[in-house]
This record gives sequence, structure tokens and C-alpha cells, in this order.
Amino acid sequence: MARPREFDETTVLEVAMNCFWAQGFEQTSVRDLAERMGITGASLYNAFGDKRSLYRQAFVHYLAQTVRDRVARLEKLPPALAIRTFFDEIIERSVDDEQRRGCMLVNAALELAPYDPEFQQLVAEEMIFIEAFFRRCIEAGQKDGSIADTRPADELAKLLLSVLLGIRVLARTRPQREVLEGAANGVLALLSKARTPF
Amino acid sequence: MARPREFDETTVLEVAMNCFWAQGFEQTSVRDLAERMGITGASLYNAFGDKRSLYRQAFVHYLAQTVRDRVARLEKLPPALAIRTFFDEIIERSVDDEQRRGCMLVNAALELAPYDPEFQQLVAEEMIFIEAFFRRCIEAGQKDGSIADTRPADELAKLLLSVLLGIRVLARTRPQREVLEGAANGVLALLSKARTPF
DNA sequence: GCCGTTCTGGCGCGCGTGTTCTAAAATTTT
DNA sequence: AAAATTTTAGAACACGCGCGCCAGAACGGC
Repeated sequence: MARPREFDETTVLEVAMNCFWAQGFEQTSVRDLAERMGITGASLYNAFGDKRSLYRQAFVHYLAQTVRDRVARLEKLPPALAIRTFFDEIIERSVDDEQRRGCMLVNAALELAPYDPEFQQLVAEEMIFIEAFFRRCIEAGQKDGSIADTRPADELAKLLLSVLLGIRVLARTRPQREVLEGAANGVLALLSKARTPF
Repeated sequence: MARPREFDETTVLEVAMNCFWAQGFEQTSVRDLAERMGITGASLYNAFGDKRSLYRQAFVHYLAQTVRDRVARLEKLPPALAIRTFFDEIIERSVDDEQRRGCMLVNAALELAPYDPEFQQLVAEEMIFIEAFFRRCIEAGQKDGSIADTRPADELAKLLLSVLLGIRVLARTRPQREVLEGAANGVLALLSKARTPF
């Protein structure tokens, strides 16, 4: 057909993702984005549509690259270890997060979702996806005896999701490892049938 | 002296608080604020300083009116009941929150704190205050036998704080009572020594 | 080699923002 | 009553925003 793009769409989309992740939607201007992505405004609009559409694509890319990938990777582990590793990785990420960007899913849940139905849907779906992963782990753990079965699995899954989100919020102002690990160790110990840390 | 104010400062500060609470800092314009508060921009600047200063005053007012008041009120209850009631009230607030404003402390933690040291300090202090309240309840409950003592109190306090923050995030996109109560019931049941709901 | 299409660069529009200024109105003190 | 001081009202300023427009450059199909 005609003249091809001079940039790699995935590469620049990841740059945009990092901008939105670190600064949020409103605080990131289209001029900022274009400069950081190494393209001009017109190219940006040609390739990704308007600012909101670019954010959506960056957000979906983030979810695929972090949440979906992590769940797929941990799903193969024994259930109790999968949950333990999930929280360990999140804590590691949070402690190493010098820019204090936090979790883009949580950020979107608070900045965009309240007034944008499409993002509300996206965020809700992703949270349900994480909750379902926890539930599968808990059900399997209750079967193999590694997780206490004094409470129903779907209740405990909601609890784990809450603790996860809470840790992500906590990390924005108190990113000390002891704080985040305190919360994670607490719930994991209570979940453990053996009453010893996972 | 001279001409007195035509408006009550506390009243209009509460109006500003509700604006910031519902729409966040960036999404609320000074013109919006002035109109909703029933005063002009000049009066606003005279009485409260610039926009950021007004937000700070509204935020402090929020903390005093919600967090501090709740803790003082519940501190008199038996420890296990105090924790149970705390979560019940938060869930009630979240379910009734038709505007989806969430918790202003969490909102500030994500919107302002990451790049504003003063708000980071304010938010961190308040979270430590809530954590300390939980710790006092848990220590008392472990003494009177109503709360399991298999884990140290300060770890469980961090866990409760995380669940609280997580519920506040969850409620922004999934404000169904069953979801929020699932998380709360889960952690409270695990905390209970008797293995029955609080 | 040329045409049609697409991408590139940059300017500019219209608007909304936080903030400030000026002048008039109102109230206490002298 | 007059002076002094503070609050009002509203216009105005400078700036940054998302977005669109337009000329030219670069490429594929004939």
C-alpha cells in the first residue's frame, strides 16, 4: 500500500504505558507522551486514536504483561506455594518501586473507573479474574490439606484480593518491606492449616 | 476591625470537602468550588489560600470527622466488637455510596501522596493511627481471649489495615455488599479464637 | 516514473485552568 | 460622620491542554 510506520507500535505503547503508570491519566499530557514515545502528535493520533484510547491500549497491555502472565506462571505451582509466591512477587515489586507508581490496575480503579463505564468494566473483570485465581488455589489447597477449610473458598478468595489491593495502597505511602510483609504473613499464616507460615 | 465574612467557614469547607472527595483534586476546578461553596474566587483565596491549601484543610477536616471520630467512638467497645463494628460501618458506607467517592484517605494516598511530601506525611500518619487502633484492640482481645494469639498483634493490625484499604478499593468498582462482607467476614472469622464469626 | 496513499513535522485553534488585580460595597473604630 | 480596613464581585492574565489542519516527504502498485 503506502508508507510504513517509522516506529514499532509495541515499543512506543510500552513507553506510553510507563508514562500513564507513573503519572496517571490526567497528569500525563499528549505532548509529554509524544516526546517520550519519540513520535509527533499526529503520528500518535494516527496510530492510537485519542488520549483515552491510547490509555486503554496501554492499560490492556499492562494487564496482559503483569496480571495475566503472573497468574499463568503461578497456576502450575502447588496451590499454597502459588499464593505465597504471588504475594512475595507483589511485595518485591512494591519495595523496588522507587518511582512509587504502584499498581496500574489500582490506579485505574480510582482515577478512571468511577466516572468511565468502560474502565469500570475492565477493572471489575480483572479483579474478578484475580479473585478466581485465588479461589482455584484455595479450593485445591483445601483438597490437598494445605489450606484451612474452616471458611468457604470464595470468601477466602475475596479476603486475599482485598489484602492484595490493600498492600498496593499501603505501599504508596509506606513502602517498607516489614509493613507489607506483616500484612501478607498475617493472612497467609491464618490460612495455613498447619498454623505455620507457608 | 472591619467587615465580617458573609459565609460560615466550616460550612463552605465541608462543601469543598465533598467536591474534592467526589471528584478528586485535579478534576475539581476552583470555579466549580467557588460556585458550589456559594462564594467567589477572590473570597475563596482570601479565606483558604490557594487550591492545594484548601484541599489540605478539607482533607484534615475529613480525617477528623470520619477516622478520628470513629476510632474515638469505637474505642469504648469490647475489642472484638470494636473491630467488627468498624468494618460493618465501612461496608455500610461503601454500599450506600451512590456517588462512588470511596474513602478520601485512599484517594489522597493515590492522587496526591506520590508526588507531594506533605500529603505523603499526612496520609502515612493517618494510616499509622488506624493501625495503632487495630493493634490496641487486638492486644486487648488476645488478653481477654476473644482473639486468637497465634500471631503477634502488630502483624494482625497490619493485616486488618490492608483488608480495610482493600475493601475501600474494591468498593469503587464492585460495591456489592456480598463482595465486601466476604472479605471482612473472612478475616474476622480467622481472627476469632472461637472460630465463629465475631 | 508517476499516482495514490500514508506518515511526518509543526503550527494554531479554542478552551479551561489557577491565580491575581481593580474597584466597589460593607462594617468597625475614631 | 468620616476614616480605615476587610470582603466582595468580576474581569483579566498567562499558560497548558486535547485536538485538528496542512504542506511536504516517503513509500507501494502500476
